[in-house]
Amino acid sequence: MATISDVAKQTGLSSATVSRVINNYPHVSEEKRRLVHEAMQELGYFPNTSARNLRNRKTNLVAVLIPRLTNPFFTTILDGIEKVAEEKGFQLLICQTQSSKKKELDFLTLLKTKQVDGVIFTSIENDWSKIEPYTESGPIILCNEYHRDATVPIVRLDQAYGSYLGTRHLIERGYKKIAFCHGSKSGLSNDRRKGFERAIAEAALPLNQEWVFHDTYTMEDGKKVLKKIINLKNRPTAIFTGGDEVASGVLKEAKRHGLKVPEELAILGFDDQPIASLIEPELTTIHQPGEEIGSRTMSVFIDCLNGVIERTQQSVIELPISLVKRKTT
Amino acid sequence: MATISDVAKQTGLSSATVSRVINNYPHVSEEKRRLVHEAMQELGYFPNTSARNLRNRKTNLVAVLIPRLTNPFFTTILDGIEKVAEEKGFQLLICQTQSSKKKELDFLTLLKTKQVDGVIFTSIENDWSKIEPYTESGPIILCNEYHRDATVPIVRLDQAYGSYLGTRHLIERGYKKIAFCHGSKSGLSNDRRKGFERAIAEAALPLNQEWVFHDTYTMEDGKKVLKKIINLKNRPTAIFTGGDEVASGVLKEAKRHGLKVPEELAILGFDDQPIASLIEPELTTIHQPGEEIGSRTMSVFIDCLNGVIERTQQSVIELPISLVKRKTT
DNA sequence: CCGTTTTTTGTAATCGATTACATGGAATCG
DNA sequence: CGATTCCATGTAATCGATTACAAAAAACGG
Repeated sequence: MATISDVAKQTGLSSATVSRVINNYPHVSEEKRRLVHEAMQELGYFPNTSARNLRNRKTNLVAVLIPRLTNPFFTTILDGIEKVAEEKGFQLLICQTQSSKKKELDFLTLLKTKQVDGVIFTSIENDWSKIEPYTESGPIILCNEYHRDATVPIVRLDQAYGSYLGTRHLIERGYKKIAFCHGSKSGLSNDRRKGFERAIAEAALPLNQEWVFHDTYTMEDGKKVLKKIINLKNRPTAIFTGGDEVASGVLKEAKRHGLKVPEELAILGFDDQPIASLIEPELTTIHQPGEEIGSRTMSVFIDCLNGVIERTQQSVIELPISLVKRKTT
Repeated sequence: MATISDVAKQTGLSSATVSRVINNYPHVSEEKRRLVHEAMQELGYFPNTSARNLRNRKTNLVAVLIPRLTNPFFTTILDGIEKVAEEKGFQLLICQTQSSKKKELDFLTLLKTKQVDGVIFTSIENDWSKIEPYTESGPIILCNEYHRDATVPIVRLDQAYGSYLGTRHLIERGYKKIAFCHGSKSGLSNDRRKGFERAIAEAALPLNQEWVFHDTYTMEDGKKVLKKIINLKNRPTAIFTGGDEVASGVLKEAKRHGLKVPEELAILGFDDQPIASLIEPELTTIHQPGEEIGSRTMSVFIDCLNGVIERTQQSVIELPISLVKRKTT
């Protein structure tokens, strides 16, 4: 492989001048500029990225932590991040955490070793106290996540408001016995529960603990939930699932049991994934602007790098969330 | 940031010895080893990746070219690639090509600039002659793609056999008027057409050009196809779509028009994506082992790096493809 | 035309690691 | 005990760029 000094030799110039040409610096005569370009062409020269990175102390690489690549909601976010990244000359490093605390921390050493300029979390597993020490090594942004004590920029949706909106909708439709599914008891899922509870409380409706289901994430979990519901003496008439996948599991199993949706059971999703409009009846759900939250996050990231935004103190950007009325409510 | 010479200074040793400790070389006394580890801890030292990459002439980075991150089939492949990569200590760089020839070529300069050790194509847009010059700079692997003249390892599925299998199935079920959708007229899509035509020819069935649809990729395209079918005097009784998304579009629109599936129109997908078992009736489709093809590809990639496999001549690994019978045929 | 400023180019240090080669000391062997 | 081998460590070159500083050449001003 040709190096910069090969080009220098070929042209009879110094590598400094060649470097100036490569980086489009002023104060290089047109003649030499042309000469250098010719030589580069001829030798098939490309600047070595590692050498540049070393010297420039940056890599134009961003680590994106994502729980699972096969989760459509996260790939939508990723897509949003990627579009801005590519536009601004950044590359993305995929870091699939599989929701493991250990992997999440492991990926953070990418920051310490200067392999990446910064990190974007699209979900977060560890306590903030574990993450915080890494903030000194480069920008960290939370995307679609919220931690009360986080000392970094946050781009998020008002989850609580989203579920409040959804629950209100159910109430307005006349449903009074409303079940609720949620994932973990922290973060997003917790916010959703709060919004749900607020709407329920405002309407002075009963909140039966039999109607609350934990650790629901997948379609399979949704099916299980419905099976439990079937066996209750006092069945709910509507269910707010934590996500579209769970919702579709509930729906599928409901149909299998001959339960009419929404007449006998209304179902409300969360996310507005493509499947929401594919299944039948089409799913009423809370729309999360996945791509937009991704692209905003990447913009914030770049602002941090450029010092436009303070990177070690909390700031929150909140994007609107909305209800998409379809056929299951 | 602490560097290796800070650690050397702190311990009173040379940076050579520190490097030996970092890289677990023999011939370092236990005492110094401990000393170095302590100093590293104390100084919060992490080796600088760019410096290492420069010196070692490798990055442990692989560029993965993928048309769209939001296409579930490709993210499944990506997931397979990622799992092996992480196991073997490689990181993945996301390169979303948006099916653009230009972007595809742009990403290849990552190889020239030594930013990545190699490239995996999960789809390919340019002619092989455009790609070939890059093979000298590092391993390139084709994943789920095939180019007759490609001079690199290929991991693929026998698409022609898959569609042959599917078409045979339709024929065995008694369908005689079979429509066919395909994307572009090159590559994968072309192979699928060949298998389809072979099965049709073997059964001596008619191949009506009115029943062949081009450039179908999305759900929307599927809907359009069905609208066209509706308006035909001589309607097909079955349709082999190029993919599950197209199939689900066809299905959805068929139901909207009151067409009974599969009684009045049988539908066969391709891919076996999660949606295939979500929609109703559940979709009969050709199963492509996405994750496996990804993981095999990454293994082949590593074999190339280690010189176990010749990287500049064609070799083909073919994975099995199978029919999943569900309810639409 | 001479002094000053600006443009063009080069020299050499630097980024932070790895490693070939050299060296001194300890262990081994006949 | 002297020759040989092995172990532990250091010195300095190297990977391939960028850039501070210096110097030569050109342009400018009066």
